[in-house]
Amino acid sequence: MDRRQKKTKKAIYEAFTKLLEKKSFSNITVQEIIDEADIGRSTFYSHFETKDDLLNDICNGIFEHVFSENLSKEKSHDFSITNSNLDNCKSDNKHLTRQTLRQKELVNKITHILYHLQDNKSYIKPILSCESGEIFMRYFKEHLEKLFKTELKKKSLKIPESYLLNHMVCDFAETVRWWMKNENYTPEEISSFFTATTLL
Amino acid sequence: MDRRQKKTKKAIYEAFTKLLEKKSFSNITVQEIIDEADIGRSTFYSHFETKDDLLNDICNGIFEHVFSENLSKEKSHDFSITNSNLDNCKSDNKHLTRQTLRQKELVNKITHILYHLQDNKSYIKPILSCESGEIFMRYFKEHLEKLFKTELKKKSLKIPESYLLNHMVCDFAETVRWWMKNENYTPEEISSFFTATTLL
DNA sequence: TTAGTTATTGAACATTTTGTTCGATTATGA
DNA sequence: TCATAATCGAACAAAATGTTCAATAACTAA
Repeated sequence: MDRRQKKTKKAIYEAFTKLLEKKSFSNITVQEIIDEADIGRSTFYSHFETKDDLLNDICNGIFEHVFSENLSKEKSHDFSITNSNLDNCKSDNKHLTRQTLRQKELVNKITHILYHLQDNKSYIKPILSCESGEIFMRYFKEHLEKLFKTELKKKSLKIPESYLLNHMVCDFAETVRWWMKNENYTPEEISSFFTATTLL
Repeated sequence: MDRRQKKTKKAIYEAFTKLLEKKSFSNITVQEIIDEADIGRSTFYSHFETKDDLLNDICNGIFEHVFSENLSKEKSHDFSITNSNLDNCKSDNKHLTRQTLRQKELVNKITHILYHLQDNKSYIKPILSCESGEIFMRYFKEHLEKLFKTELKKKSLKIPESYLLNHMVCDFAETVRWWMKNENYTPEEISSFFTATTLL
């Protein structure tokens, strides 16, 4: 990608999130983004059709990163440690062991996602603070549905599967939203809050 | 209130929710609402300052109704039946009994709220379908916080109270959102889904 | 370095939306 | 019936949107 394009996009992203810290999404005008980013009017429109388009682009970018599959090679956390804990599991019941393994795997995935979200906090926090949060959450939940729907088999039959899936997805999404507002917790802590109230 | 004012407000509300069924909140213009409601331009602006103001007014109206305290005298449901079930509780432990009573009371409150939400479904459903849902959910959660924060004392100390409150509030709010999308369930059923996954 | 390609710029423009004003008209309710 | 209050709608200024285009600047590959 052309260096100029990258510069421009970055300027727009940063102008946009900076404005989101001051005012809500619907009250921000394209002109304000242009002024804050210090770019030409037609330049903005050559990159994005509308303000909504810009928001969608940012969300896509974030989730492409957050849900990326190359887990291990990350600077921010090392899963080899967490994974090695798996070896310490003792259980006489093969079935239970398999469940525990699956659980652990899921918790690992969740923690991994939390690390990635932490990396993007400066973008995510302002987006979540107003109506734009709705769009962000929609994207987020779409990804989470894929993640959780496999985990759903063993649950109670008295409750519709669709309800349970929505329950897990929204719980995790809202956990993250809470986290972004309330600082001071590590991904592992957040992960433990979530599993304690929802998963097990 | 003047009959003309009531008529105008109703026309605006209905025009607005009708438009919300076709397009998202941010894409609806004041002019469209005016045209759909078939009123004069200045009439709209004599009632509401902005489109956002209108949405807030609708939300306020809904929640004033939904969280109203005169529980029993409702046509749509009768709590005397549900309450009488309370008498059948048998328990040797006084403490447990008190907890169960409180639980039952809360479940009753929740079911009551669900009935009221059902009454307003025609307004709520379109609002929840797009960005305007964010504003609706914000109002909803504010009310729910008051309701749930008293219920929080007995919970685990390893998890922040703020997290647990947010957890309960969001769970219920998202349960309602799911309900509005997925039809065909009674308030009692929804209430049981919620208590099964979150409350107990 | 050069030559060809591509991105940025900003002014100019048409269009749409917003929000206000005000005098004329109509409905209300006491 | 009559004073009061709400509605109407045209006309207006201001702001935002989205497009066009020719000049300029930055990039890439040879």
